[in-house]
Amino acid sequence: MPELPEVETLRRSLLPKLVGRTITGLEVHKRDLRMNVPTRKLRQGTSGQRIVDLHRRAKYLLILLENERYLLVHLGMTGRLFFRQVAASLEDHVHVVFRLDRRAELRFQDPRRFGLVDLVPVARLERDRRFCDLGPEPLSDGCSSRYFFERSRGLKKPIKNFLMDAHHVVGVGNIYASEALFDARIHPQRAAGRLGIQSWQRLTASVKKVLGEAIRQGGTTINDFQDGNGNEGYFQVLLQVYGKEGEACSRCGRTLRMKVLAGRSTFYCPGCQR
DNA sequence: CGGGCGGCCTGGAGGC
DNA sequence: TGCCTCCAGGCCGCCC
Repeated sequence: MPELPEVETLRRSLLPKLVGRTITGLEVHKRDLRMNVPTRKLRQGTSGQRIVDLHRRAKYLLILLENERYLLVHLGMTGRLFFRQVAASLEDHVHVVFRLDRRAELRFQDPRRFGLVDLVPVARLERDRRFCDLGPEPLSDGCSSRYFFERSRGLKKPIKNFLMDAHHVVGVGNIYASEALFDARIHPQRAAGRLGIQSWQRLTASVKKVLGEAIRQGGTTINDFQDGNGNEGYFQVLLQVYGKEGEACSRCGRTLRMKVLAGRSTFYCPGCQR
């Protein structure tokens, strides 16, 4: 469900609640998520551990424990991670519960079970197969128009698919790919390898702008997304093309279109995206 | 190898 | 109201 802005919003919302707390226990109610929950490893590696910090890499939330391990959480499509001050009754589809000190809990809920929970030593993260081939963070300096330009030479795949490929750049999913391409006035089906440096300068700026603004708005809530306190985002109000097939383009007035690319709904303006 | 597609799951929406 | 089909923001593995 969530792309980079949603995971970053989650991280920021949980940071003040979790840092300094100690994990006192673990409940696993259903273990067959995208990857089986490694109950034993989790229990041994987290019990009695204080939470030191919360990081994010791509769409993974990384909860740093004092034993130099990361508690890894991926929300898949419908995952939620939320803080409960008092042990209230269990919601549907809560598969993993971390009990915390001072009668609090961290609950992982995921109806579709595309998410995952795992534990990885910090020193081994860069070698983990889920992380070793990842591209740069889109909001980092390493993610530049020059990098994209060089990286994309010779590639025929549509630029939208390129943006959504984590080998090239992480965190950009279906919603923000469409939005960034609209902002940069680039047609989603243009071959990535045929974008000139000027187009890449616009697109790079648009990716950073759209993701940055989405983070400021607390993410996009279409159906599911909530932060760690149960609050919804506001960026859905600012969407320009996503889910707006048949509506008028805010820039040129033409009717927005939808097309399936690589199996994913893609929204664009046939008037101002070339 | 690059690129496309199906499959993993469940719930909600829309059509009849 | 109920039943059916389709669709969904991610990711991986398989296929050509």
